[in-house]
Amino acid sequence: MNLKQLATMLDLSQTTVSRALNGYPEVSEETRRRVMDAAKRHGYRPNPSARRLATGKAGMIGHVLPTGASVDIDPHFVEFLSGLGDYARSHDLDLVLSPAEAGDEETTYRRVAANKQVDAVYVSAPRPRDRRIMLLQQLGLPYLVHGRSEGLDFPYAHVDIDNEGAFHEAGRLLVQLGHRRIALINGDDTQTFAIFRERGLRRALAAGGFDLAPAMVRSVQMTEENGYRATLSLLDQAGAPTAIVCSSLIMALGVVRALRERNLAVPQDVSLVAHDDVFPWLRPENFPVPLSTTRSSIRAAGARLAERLAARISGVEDGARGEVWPVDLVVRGSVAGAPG
Amino acid sequence: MNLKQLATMLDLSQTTVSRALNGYPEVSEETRRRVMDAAKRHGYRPNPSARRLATGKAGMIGHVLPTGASVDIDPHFVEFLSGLGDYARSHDLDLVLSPAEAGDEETTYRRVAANKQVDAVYVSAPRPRDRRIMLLQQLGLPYLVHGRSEGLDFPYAHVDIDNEGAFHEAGRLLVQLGHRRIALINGDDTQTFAIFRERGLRRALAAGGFDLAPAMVRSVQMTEENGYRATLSLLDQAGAPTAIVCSSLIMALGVVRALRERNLAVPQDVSLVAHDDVFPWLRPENFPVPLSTTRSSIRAAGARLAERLAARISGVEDGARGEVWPVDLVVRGSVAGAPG
DNA sequence: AAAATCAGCCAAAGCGCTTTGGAACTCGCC
DNA sequence: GGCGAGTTCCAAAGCGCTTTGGCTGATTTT
Repeated sequence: MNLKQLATMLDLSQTTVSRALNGYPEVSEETRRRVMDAAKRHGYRPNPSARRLATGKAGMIGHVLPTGASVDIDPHFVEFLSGLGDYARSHDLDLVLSPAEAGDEETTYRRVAANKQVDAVYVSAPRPRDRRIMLLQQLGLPYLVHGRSEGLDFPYAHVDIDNEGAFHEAGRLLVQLGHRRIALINGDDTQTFAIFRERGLRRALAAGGFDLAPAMVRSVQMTEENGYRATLSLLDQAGAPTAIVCSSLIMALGVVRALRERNLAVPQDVSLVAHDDVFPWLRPENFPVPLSTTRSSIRAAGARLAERLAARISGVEDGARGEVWPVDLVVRGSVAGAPG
Repeated sequence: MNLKQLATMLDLSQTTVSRALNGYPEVSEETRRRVMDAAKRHGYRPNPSARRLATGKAGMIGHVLPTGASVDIDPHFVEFLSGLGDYARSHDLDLVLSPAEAGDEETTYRRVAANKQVDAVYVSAPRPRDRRIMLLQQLGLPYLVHGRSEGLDFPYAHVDIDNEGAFHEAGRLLVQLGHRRIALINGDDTQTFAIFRERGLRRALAAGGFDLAPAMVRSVQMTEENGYRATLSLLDQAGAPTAIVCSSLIMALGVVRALRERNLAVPQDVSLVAHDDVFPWLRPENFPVPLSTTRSSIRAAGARLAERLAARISGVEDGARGEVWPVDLVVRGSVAGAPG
């Protein structure tokens, strides 16, 4: 069933039917009702390809996905996607994942933009002066950033959590508890989220008159194994930490394993705080010692991005508004006063 | 730059240019070369919307994603996607994720099919007599199943691993080691993968003259917490298991936690085998006691699905060929002879 | 009563591609 | 020299929608 058939069946022109369906004013209410009715009754669905060709609008949001034999997609992606998908569903938006060679996302962004495959894209895991953002700005393809960049000379729309504030809070708590040798096991520090977290922790230490020495910082890909290794290497140096702040629950698994192996008790010997993105399948309260966390649902962020993307597409939102969410510090059994 | 412009610039008709570009025979080699050349030089890219409208082909593969506030996307999805994306990239295929309300995927499949949004879809996590497969068969939309269904009265294309064989092997090993009270902590047993695994384990026990009692089986969503709980409930009953087979590494985390809490040593008190889908961020050799596993890379499966989907789209593959991959049993420190 | 306005509808021109149904021209052959 | 078979190309008709630029008849204005 296409427009033409519907039109002849109603004894109207395609124009009128199209306008009635799309809410244009130059059609009488009665006609509109008649058209709407018939459309519903016959299950008419405009052909998206045709509509896209005519309007240039795709009704889809895009994401360029870095891939490669040795590239791992972040497990956080799934949770983010749960939120995004949940919102997108209720608004009939599809998500197009365009795989790109890691390191050369540019080509793919250009293709996506040139083909008008999608109405907007979102960018994740941004870095300072992120080239993708600069490119999108230049291409004029609407976008929304999950996270923040830095050092850009134009404003850009984004949704982020207050990573710096979160780790500042975590640090402050530990300092208050008398810790001075606090270590940070961070994610990839070419990404802004990791930079912000380090900044927050450093600021908290500085406020107490202490220093976050480079020897106390590790920046690694967020796997269990890397959490384990980083912890061992921290413990094996002079002035081992009495507290560890860790950027992910997955790494925290490795941290706990390492501490255990060294017969160090949490929190008596070492306090531990981790960032929790809220996975359904791994919860901080279920760690051997319930884990204190800075918590922010990445799923909620996904939903919010979808919401704002939908708003941008329909023209309700424009401009470059940024929003930064506060992060809860949830204190559980894994922190205590500094030993000794 | 569109076809028309390219054509006038070459002083040829759109027809000829189109044919030259698409490899039709009725154009001279010289002309073809000339056209190809100019196209490349001017970076001509056919507009996909137009092409789709004309041909009905989309150049994309689809996936209907069940979503909802209380629906969690399986973390395995990320790994699967890594493989799929990696292959898709090299063949310029995009992936369209169409979110659907969990429980009513049908509407979405129908929409996707009617709109010809994608050339083929893949179906994951199938159940016996899976309605999605029946629907796709009926709609005539090309599809490929990751996993297997059962009780369908038509053949269907699929890629699966030998879940039954894997768990049979695991069970056989444990039986050989003298275990008789073997428990299974399985995933959602409405899905065929879980059914097959249970079947395999049961067969192994039966071969030794034993039985897999219902009290020894748990079927839960695969989270750390559920692994923990299932283990406790298994231990708390008369005739506690001396060996546990577990359907995922994530659940195995919980199993290990529960055993530890009860002061049961692996493998002295309880042997443990888990299925490993090969995550980069959680590896069985890094468990406190290295974990024996049935191993199969879900990422490789993703790549293979993409490959076959591409083949179907381009018409190289048709029919309903199924393929089932063998699964390695990797023995590590977590298994030993039955105690006592 | 004539002119201006306006609501309500329509025909037709795109959007950029593929594909059908020839047309023109060259060859080889009887 | 004329005819059939190839070869190489083209004009034009879709694909299904949106949108521009009217047209018509009724209502209001002067």
